[in-house]
Amino acid sequence: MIAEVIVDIAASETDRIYDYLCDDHTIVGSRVRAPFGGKTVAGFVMRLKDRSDYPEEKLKKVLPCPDELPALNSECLALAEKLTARYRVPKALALRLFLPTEMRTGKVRELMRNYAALTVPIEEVILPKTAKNQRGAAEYLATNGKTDCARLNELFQGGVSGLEKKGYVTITKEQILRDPYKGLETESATRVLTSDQSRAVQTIREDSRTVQLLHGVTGSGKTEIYLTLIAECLKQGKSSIFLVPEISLTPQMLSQLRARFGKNAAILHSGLSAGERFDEWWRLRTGEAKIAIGARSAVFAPLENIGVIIIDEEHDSSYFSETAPRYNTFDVALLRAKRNGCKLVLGSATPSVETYKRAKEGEFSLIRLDKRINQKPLPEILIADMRREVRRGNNSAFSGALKEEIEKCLAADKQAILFLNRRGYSQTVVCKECGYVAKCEACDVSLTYHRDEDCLKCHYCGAKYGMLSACPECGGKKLSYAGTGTQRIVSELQKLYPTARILRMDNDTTSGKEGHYKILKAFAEKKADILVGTQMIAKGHDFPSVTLVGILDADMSLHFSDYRSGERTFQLITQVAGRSGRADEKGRVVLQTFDPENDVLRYAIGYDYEGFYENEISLRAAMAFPPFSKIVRVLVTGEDDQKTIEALREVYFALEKLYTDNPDKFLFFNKMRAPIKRIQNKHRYQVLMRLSDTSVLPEIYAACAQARNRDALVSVEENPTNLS
DNA sequence: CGCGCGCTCGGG
DNA sequence: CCGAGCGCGCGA
Repeated sequence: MIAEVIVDIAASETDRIYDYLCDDHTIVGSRVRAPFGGKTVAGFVMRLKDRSDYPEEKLKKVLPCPDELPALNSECLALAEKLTARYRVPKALALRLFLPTEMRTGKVRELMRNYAALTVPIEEVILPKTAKNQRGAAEYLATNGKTDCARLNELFQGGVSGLEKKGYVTITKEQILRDPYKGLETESATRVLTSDQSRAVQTIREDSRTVQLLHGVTGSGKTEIYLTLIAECLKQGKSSIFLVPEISLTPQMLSQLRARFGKNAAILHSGLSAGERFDEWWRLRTGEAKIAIGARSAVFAPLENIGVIIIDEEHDSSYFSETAPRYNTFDVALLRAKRNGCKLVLGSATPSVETYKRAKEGEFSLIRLDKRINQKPLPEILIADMRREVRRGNNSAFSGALKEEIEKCLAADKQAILFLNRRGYSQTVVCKECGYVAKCEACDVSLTYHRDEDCLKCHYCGAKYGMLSACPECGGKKLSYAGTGTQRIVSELQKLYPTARILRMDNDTTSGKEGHYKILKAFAEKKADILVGTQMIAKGHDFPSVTLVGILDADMSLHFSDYRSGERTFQLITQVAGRSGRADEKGRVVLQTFDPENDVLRYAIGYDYEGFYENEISLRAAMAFPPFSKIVRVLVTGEDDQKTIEALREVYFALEKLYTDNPDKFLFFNKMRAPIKRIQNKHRYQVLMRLSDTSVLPEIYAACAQARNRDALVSVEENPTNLS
């Protein structure tokens, strides 16, 4: 038998079929070890055949991997095929998406765990009185028998190793089948849904369209709808995929899901160890678990017979992959949904403009949930006009209204969250007196200040403007182009309220996710009165005693030089506001801005998504921004400037031909240096395009794949989030 | 004359 | 991607 093999090397040079001799019982989709070049590499069997075009005597033989099941099923292979065609990445790279990294590196197979057992009867264990942990561990072993060392160490720190040294216990390595859900009963009781919820479930069941958008206000009970759909699939023996932004896989959510679905659910999140991750994947592959829950990458879960795919918080930017292949989770999910003939359910309180447009136009089904489950009103949002504060001589970061609310909040022994909207490094110019923001004349997006050249640039067309010395609107000289850091906020706050306990959370203070959880946990346990932070406090945790949310610079993200800044600001405000008044107390939100008349802010304070959308979509249409066009950036980076420019020339030459051949499909086309010229010693150049017709996309990808070489990386970004 | 590094090529 | 093979540049 001959196997067509893709070797697991992520390079375009090796991205082709190699024929190998193989056993007769080799299965398509399975992994093999293939002699390649001087050594043995991993490979995937793509197809089987009887004879090869390659000279028979030169064929080598593949060795099977000890996998009990082929790693990839036929759907995975087909999907990988589509991804390679769409994004022009080596097949190996696409295939890797379907496997846990632990499986590829081959280090983790079955987990070996250390077990301790007593070697002598408990009466013969003689220990000094002080060795409490050793005594405890020994007694535990006497009553419970052989026990996992990790568990013993948890209970009696260091006890086991002490006993081992004295020879009272032996430690054996044993392979175990992990069962993290032991003792958890699946809740079989069906929940009572509100009429709105059951109506939504009904529609999702019956509507013929594949994509179903659930547009529900915060607290309208979307999660219960998801869980009902999943439970229903489970009953029919079908599997499900439930995707959430990484950040919302909080410990509370995990335990809720485990309580509901027990071992039927495999939860893939970043907190898992390599072994656990592999096990969860394996449980899905074998069909032991039928529900895959996780962030973006869980869309590649090795499931068959999928009954529903759910993408919660559909608008979240984490659904776009940042590394090649830069897939969009929605696109992959849609492919899988169509192949499995199942529904793809999107949920959000603030859907992305693009998704909502497609829903309104009838391409997707649109299901509205306007009522909150607990009938509670959404928190009231007050606007604090910071221009007035500045004119009054208040140069602090806090408006009078916010200070008042903080005092009330502290007096009532409640908690407050202060949210700082600072994002990225690039900064724009704002007049502190009238709220004027420097914008590009051609693109209507904010300009970005470039310190190195002391000028303002538009990231969408490359236009360059001289730095302003005074506000062109009011002549004011108080121009600011640096957001206030959390650090300064905290010290100002501490001065105002010396007795208040303040926690700070941002990328500078917290290392890793663990750090975040620790801070959030401390805050949830009321170990602080005020939490100050950036983006990351917007999502996740529930803080029942928070009654005040302050958004210190609501318009900072509004003025971020991005066509999506309005959309993001609306989403952010809605989300942050939702942090206030989760329990019985009514919540309040103070929104500070230099631009109180701004449309986005006005719609946000009224929780008027529909109004926001209508306004936004007409702006997008007028400026021909997505979804009325597609922005494509081809980024060329490399350490050697000369070689990078060579690659840029090559790709530019091909793209320019495409442009001159199809002028009607391009709204904009230009090459320029990337706004940030060098990152980590790599020179950066770009070709920026705006397409009115995406039919040229495959050719753009092809040109880039062609120009990429050892010295320069050429990547394509579609509607990139940041153009730095 | 010899080897060292840098580039090119091939891998089944 | 990675190693093999080969060409040209400098040192004893």
